[in-house]
Amino acid sequence: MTVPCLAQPAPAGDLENAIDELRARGLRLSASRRLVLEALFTAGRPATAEEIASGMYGRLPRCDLASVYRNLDTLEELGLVRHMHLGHGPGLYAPAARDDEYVACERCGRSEAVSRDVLSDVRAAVRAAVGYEARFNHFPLTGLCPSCKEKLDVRS
Amino acid sequence: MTVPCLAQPAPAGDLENAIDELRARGLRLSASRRLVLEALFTAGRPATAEEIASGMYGRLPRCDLASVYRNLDTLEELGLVRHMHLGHGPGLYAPAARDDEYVACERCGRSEAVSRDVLSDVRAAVRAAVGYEARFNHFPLTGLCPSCKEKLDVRS
DNA sequence: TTCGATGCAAATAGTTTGCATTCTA
DNA sequence: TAGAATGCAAACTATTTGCATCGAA
Repeated sequence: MTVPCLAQPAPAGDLENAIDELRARGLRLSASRRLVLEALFTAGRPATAEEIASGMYGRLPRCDLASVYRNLDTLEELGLVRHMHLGHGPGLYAPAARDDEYVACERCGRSEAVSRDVLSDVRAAVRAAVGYEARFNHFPLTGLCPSCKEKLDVRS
Repeated sequence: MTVPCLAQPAPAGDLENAIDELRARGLRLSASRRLVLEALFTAGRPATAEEIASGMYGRLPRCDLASVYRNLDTLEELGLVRHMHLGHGPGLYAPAARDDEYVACERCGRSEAVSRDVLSDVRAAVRAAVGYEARFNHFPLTGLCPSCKEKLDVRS
């Protein structure tokens, strides 16, 4: 599982805003909860629960994996965080503010983030074909990336 | 996880063809391997490994779950079977001949099979937008189904 | 009679839950 | 100081693997 490339670290104020929001809802800011937020808001890319719990490759203190999952759940309920499943492997978590969508290659496993408007014609085609409102921010749009497509010389 | 609705039991000859193919490749037809094939070719819808191992709700004898997974792998390598992931939950297996694609609703969890040509405009739009060759037979096209979309009165 | 396939048990990955303890508000 | 949140251990779901035994060709 490769990681999407478009995302960047959240603006500095976003972490503070998230903390305010948390307090406004009557929730406490514990050490591990702050850690989860810091990890997500400074990562610049979606992260796994395991990465967060193990300290983001030395950048942050480590903390318990179960607490990380519990906090991710809580923060997602508050609308501060969201998660996605890009192929097999563990779920990935990111600040909710980034509403990028994802495209993933089934063959090489790579995935990339694209901003929502890039796929508006796709959404329109889906609406016309099956009446669904397509969303690619939780599960990606899957297929063969241009390079794998070429290698396989695929039927269109 | 609801199950797609378009698929029907495979034509009667298909099971025999699969068995012939298996023998032609030098593989043996053991009791549990036959069972896996029978389960898939008569189910009329994608089935989980667990459903197959536990005897398809009484319709067939039960057999070991590990053997089922091993056989599904083998049969998939032979190109006789394929599997898909429609949302969370266990993988689903079906005869490879059915190359339907899938559309799944993120909100209500329901998924449906659609034949490949229904989504050709969608594939074209994806090609134009991101250069990928979209495929929805392993991971589904996800979004909100018409009924959930209406309930949420969603931004398009 | 061989070696492919099995059944059982144990391991694995990802995630969730129970519970006594800690610490924020 | 109440009760929210923690850390640790155990449970859980989906899947894979090791290994001695069995059975199809």
